[in-house]
Amino acid sequence: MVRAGLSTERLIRAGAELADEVGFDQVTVSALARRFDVKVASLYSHLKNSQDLKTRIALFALEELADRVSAALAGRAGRDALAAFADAYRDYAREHPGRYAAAQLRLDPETAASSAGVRHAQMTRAILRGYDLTEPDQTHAVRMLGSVFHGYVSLEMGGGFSHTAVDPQESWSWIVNSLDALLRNGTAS
Amino acid sequence: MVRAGLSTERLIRAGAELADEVGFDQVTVSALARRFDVKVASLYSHLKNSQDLKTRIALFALEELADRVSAALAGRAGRDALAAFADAYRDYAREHPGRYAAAQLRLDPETAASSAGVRHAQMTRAILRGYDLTEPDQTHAVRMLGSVFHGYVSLEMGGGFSHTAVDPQESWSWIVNSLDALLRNGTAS
DNA sequence: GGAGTTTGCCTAATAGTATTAGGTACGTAC
DNA sequence: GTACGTACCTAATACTATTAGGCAAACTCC
Repeated sequence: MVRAGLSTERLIRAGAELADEVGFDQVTVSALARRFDVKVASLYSHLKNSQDLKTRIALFALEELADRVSAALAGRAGRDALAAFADAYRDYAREHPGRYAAAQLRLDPETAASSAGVRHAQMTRAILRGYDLTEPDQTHAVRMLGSVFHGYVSLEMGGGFSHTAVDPQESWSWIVNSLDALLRNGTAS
Repeated sequence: MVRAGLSTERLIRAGAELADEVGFDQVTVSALARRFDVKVASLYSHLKNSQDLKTRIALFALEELADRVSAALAGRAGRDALAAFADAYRDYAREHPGRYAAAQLRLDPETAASSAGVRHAQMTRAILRGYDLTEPDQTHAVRMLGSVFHGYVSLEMGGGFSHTAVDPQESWSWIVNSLDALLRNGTAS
């Protein structure tokens, strides 16, 4: 009997691919075992349990997304950086819907604190350095940007924009431009 | 044997309550049967299947939320209407996290078209009548507002704002004010 | 290159959830 | 008071999650 060559690493990668194909909530230990043509119990040497699998896929997706955003931001500032951040974020979700959904998984505080989620927050703050904001406005702005980007991508992926004929790409650009204008023109509080 | 008095109506209401208590994804036919102290199979006279249960809870939540928002909007316009809409939305999610999660369930197009989701879109457009926007900017703005509100609530509920000491309520007000200013000052495209 | 050890994957067993088919008895209506 | 409809049940099947324990392939060390 030839061994399948399982490893936590390979399982997580395959789990991420599976998520993109069938949706993150359809990622199950059983489905993963089928994909490697091994018995379900065999995965438990590499994974603690189903929750562990999902958490690891989430952490993987967070890292991958942070890497992409980081690369997109390199050498940019101001409106350019904002647009690059936004596009990197949205493009990732469109290319990898399952991984994006995984990245939204609620993590327990310690796990979250040591995850790439921290890098996301740092990069958002880095972008805002191109605008003239002091605390607490900067935190408000971080939250607003996160909300818009996540909300838009989430609604778009959920089919929420398919009832209107307006091109989602145009709305996206309009929104990014609006946010840039808003941040440049000073705050509202 | 005393009958439990099940009905689709009661099951959906109980399902919504259950969702708020344990999370929407923990709402299962089994858990609901336990709650009524009947056998699982008994629910299948009132529900097609598990998917049907979830869809009906989602539709219920959409209606309830639309009713709340509608009541909050009555007699208001401009910034007032925007803030009322935003608060009604966020308050509902905080009071009823499970129902709010249910309301995000992806519905198939026909179901969505006959759901209260349509009222949500109409109410958002109604608010924007207080600002001076023409198409396609109005659609862009509808999408932006939906994104910010949904994104913020979703991130806040997911614990995404608990790493910073800034009060989420302050950020929320700041964001609503910013959006009002943005919409009033004309568009960016 | 063989002996001993590690460990990767297996079988088997238990428990929870979803779903369908068919039965029983309660409530109601005449 | 009998007869009907239906509300809820038992029973059976299937899939997922998880743990315990076994066998043999692969590594290691001389």
